[in-house]
Amino acid sequence: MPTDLISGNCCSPVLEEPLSAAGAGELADGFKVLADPIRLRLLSLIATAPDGEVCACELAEPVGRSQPTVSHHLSVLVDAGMLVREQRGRWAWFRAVPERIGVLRAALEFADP
Amino acid sequence: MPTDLISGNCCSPVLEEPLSAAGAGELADGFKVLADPIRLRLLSLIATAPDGEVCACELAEPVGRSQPTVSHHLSVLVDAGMLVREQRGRWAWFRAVPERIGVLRAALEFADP
DNA sequence: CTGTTGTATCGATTGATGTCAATACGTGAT
DNA sequence: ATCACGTATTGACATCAATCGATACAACAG
Repeated sequence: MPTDLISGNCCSPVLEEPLSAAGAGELADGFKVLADPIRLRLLSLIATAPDGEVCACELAEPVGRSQPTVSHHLSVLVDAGMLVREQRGRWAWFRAVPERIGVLRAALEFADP
Repeated sequence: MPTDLISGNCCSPVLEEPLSAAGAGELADGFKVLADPIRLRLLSLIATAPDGEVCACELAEPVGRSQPTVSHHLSVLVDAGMLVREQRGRWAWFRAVPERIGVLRAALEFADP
């Protein structure tokens, strides 16, 4: 079920007005996905890939985790809308979804950079 | 102990180059702090306050948590450098630190908004 | 000093989460 | 059909985090 957060019309920047309980919950769910070093590295590996996509078979080794663990993290990222999975034959390919991560980044607008 | 992340020279944007294990760990720690709805609401309440600061005594009621729980979350935010605490008499006042949150926002640069 | 009040800490409990070995599932090759 | 291989799922375990009641601490008032 697509949430307001995924659709992008859920939350104004955290610091424009006090967050509602619901908005805070959805934002927190989003940040929770980014709150794991392995997931951040997977996201980074995929987003920086030359072709913008990476086969799952190339991801376990660089992050130093077992295949089931990597598969689990990839599923979390896909469920959160931050990756899309495409099955090709017996290989699974993943691409990043910048718009989705952008929602979280936008929620932090008020900080300098 | 100030980390590279707090000092601001730890991590390039997540998607400029693959994250190192250390960089991913520090970034994840930062997002972990934001991955709780109560903390997001506290941050929001403080950052949107007219004077830019709020007394702890005004924070428990709006978020619907006990005083010890709110105190705990405020400590987490302070330890992460996202809030500063100032003791005035018996009251504790808090201000947001946008530069600190900006580091996390910058790590997500590559997304649209 | 004594009592009151705002805040922090302690201890315990409960629920969530990361991890891997084992196993099941799907696809392609022989 | 059979086998090999990439991936997903299951089950179990260990660790962590949020929460609250009770309590300790600190600052002011009397």
